[in-house]
Amino acid sequence: MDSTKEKFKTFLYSRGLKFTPERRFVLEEAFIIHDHFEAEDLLLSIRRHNRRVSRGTVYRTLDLLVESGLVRKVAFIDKHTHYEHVYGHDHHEHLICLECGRVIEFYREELENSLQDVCRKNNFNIKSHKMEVLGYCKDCDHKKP
Amino acid sequence: MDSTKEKFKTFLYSRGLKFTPERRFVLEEAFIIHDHFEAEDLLLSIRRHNRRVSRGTVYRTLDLLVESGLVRKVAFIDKHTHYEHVYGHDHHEHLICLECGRVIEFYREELENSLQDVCRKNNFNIKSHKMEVLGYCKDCDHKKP
DNA sequence: TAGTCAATTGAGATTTAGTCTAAATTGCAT
DNA sequence: ATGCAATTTAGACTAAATCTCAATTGACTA
Repeated sequence: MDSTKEKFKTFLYSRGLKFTPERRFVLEEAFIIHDHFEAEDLLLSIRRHNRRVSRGTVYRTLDLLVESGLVRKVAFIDKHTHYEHVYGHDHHEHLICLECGRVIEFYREELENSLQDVCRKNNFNIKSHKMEVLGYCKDCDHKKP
Repeated sequence: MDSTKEKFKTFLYSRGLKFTPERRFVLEEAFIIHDHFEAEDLLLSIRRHNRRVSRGTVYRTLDLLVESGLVRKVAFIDKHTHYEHVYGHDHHEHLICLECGRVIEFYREELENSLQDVCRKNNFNIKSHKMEVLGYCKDCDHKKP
C-alpha cells in the first residue's frame, strides 16, 4: 500500500506533476475498494470518509492512475467505465452474469498465449486487452426459462 | 439479405410485434453498412437515403435486432456503443489501434476453445463474449515515441 | 367498411457519464 | 515573501442514450 503511494509519487514527479492531498485521497480510496468500481462510486466513498475532492479531480486522477499502471480500466457491463486497482490483483478476464450482475474472474494461460501470438502475427503492439463474457452464472441459470 | 428480412419478421411475429416500414429501413441500412457502425451513423445513413426514422426508433430497433441475433454489439473503443451485422460476418475478436482507430478482426480457434472450457468449469452458461485488444497497429507503432 | 385496440412512432424533454472552463488556490523554488 | 506553474473547484456544458406521451398505424373483427 505504501509502495503504491511511492510508485504514484515517482510517476508524478517524473512528469513534473505534484503529489497533492486530493490525488492521495483518490489513490487511497481506489486501494481501499476491493472490487470493481466506477468513478462515481469512488467519489461517494471519498465523501463518506469525510474528504472533499471534486468530480473533475476524481476523473483526472483516475486517468493518471491508469497511465501510471496502478489502476486498470476493466469490462464495461453497460455503459459506465469500471476500474480496479492492480496491486495484488493480477491480470484476469471476466464472466459477467446477465441476471444478477455477478462478476467471476478467471485467468487462463493458454488463452493469453493465443492472444499474444495473434498480435505478433498481425504486427500489433499490444498495450492492454479485456474480455467480457456474458451469460448466466450457476445460480441464475436454472431460474431462467 | 432477404433471408435476414424473413428472420427478423419471424422474430417479431413470434413476439406479437410488427414488421413496420421504419423497422425495415433500420434493418436494411444495418446490412448495407459493412463495417462497425454507431447508432448515430445509422441514423445519418438512413436520412441520406431519404428515409425518415426518428432517433428513438433507431435505438429501439437496434435493440430488437440484437435480441433477434441479426446484429451484435461489439467493441467499445471509447464510449459509444458499436454494432455490426451478423450475416456473412462470423464471430471474431478485435484489435483496436489507439492511434488511428483502425479495427483489425481476427479469429483463433484455440482461443475460443479455451474460453468455452473456462465457462464449462465455472458452470457458466455463456451467451456471448467480446474481446477488445488495445495497442498500436503496424503503421502507427513506429510513429510513437 | 367502420370500429377497436394494442403496438408503434416522432418530437422533444430528460438523464447521466464525462469533459471543459475560468477563477481562485496551492505548493515549490528562489 | 514573491512569482509562477500546476492544481482545484463549482458549475456550465456535451453527447449518447432513454423516456414520455400524444398522435398514428395496422391488424383484426363485426
